[in-house]
Amino acid sequence: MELPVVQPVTPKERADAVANRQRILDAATRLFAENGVGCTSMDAIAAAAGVGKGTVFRRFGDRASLALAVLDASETTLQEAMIRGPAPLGPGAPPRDRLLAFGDAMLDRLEEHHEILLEAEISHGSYLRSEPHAVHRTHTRHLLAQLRPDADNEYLVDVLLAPLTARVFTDQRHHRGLTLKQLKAGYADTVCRLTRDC
Amino acid sequence: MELPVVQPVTPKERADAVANRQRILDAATRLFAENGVGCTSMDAIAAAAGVGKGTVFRRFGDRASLALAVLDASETTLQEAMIRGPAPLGPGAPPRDRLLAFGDAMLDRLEEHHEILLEAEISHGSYLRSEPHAVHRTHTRHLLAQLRPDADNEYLVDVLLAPLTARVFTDQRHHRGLTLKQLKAGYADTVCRLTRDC
DNA sequence: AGCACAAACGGACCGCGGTCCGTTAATGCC
DNA sequence: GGCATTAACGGACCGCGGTCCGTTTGTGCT
Repeated sequence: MELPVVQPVTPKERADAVANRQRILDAATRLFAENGVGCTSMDAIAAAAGVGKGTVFRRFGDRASLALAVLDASETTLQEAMIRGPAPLGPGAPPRDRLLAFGDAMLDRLEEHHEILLEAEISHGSYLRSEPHAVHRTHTRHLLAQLRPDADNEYLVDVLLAPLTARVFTDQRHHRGLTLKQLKAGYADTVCRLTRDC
Repeated sequence: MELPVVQPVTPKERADAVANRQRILDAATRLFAENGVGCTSMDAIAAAAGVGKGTVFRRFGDRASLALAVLDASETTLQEAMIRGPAPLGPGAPPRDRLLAFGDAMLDRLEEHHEILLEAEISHGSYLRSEPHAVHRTHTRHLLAQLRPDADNEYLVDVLLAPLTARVFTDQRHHRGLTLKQLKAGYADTVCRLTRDC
């Protein structure tokens, strides 16, 4: 009688593959910062990382995913703070305060990484279905559910997340010259208006 | 002494240029409908129109602008209705009703032309600075100014326009399966919540 | 160590959006 | 109609994102 076969959950990535992923990420981070995201081609990243172009695409799929991967550490930090960090961003504060803190954190993140985040949104397929965005969506829906437990908050989530996209942010902040402070105040006002009856 | 030179305001477009523009628009409209926007290359449009590729780009600049040009008649109709048409979309109705009617009209338009509108948003540079979007922005700001004459409504305009973009619409309607009715109800609810104190 | 296998590699290749520039032909003037 | 001017044309060309496939190399087994 055979023992049940335990599926190797992680087929274990080869050592050179791991090393190459890191070299690509480092190269991308550096070139994005040095020359601007828009002026950095995938070939340039591959060359700077010392790998073939095929390797870049095998590791990251496409340009948008590479951009997201570059920001992965930052994204993880944010999610960690949202889920387990100190109030008001983390648990413990009233839901509305947490929504406001979330908006603040997102806008700070956009202020710092708008170029790369915009690239991730623009480059390919709907950014709205990326894993990070899904987490933000779940988080926002969760907080709204506490404020309005009996309502259908699905559309409201969209309304609250749309102004936190890089597209909208870049237009407001860099084409129309609004300040970060104004955006935070505007977002806070919006949250309060939309949840006034709770 | 010389007479002041009067600049010929419209350098008058050559007849063949006018004809080619129309043939390109017709070809694009047909191919978009027949094969889908995403499967229609600029070369294909040029070939179908019987002109060189250079002509397509000289007339329309880039792919996004061509997409907008294809919808120009529809956009003009909408703007006409907003500015001079019957209430509640046109003048005469209370501002909130006009906002709701505007959302309805925009969502109907998205329902009909989402593919082409998405192309226009995605293809190049910020759609948020296109001429049609600027008109929608002015219109919304104008209506909000009637509801809240003493407030700074700039951010509110962004919040109200973001859910009416093709990006958001496509995600809601086609990836997440919401109905047009739900979107209209959600938008109406949002407008009412955001302008409740007026 | 030697081997067999699959994972990973890398660069030639493709199609597309967009540009450039030598050629063509519509227009306005005589 | 003939001519000069110049807008308009069109397709070769470019760079980029993304794919494909023949080759290399790390890995686990013996």
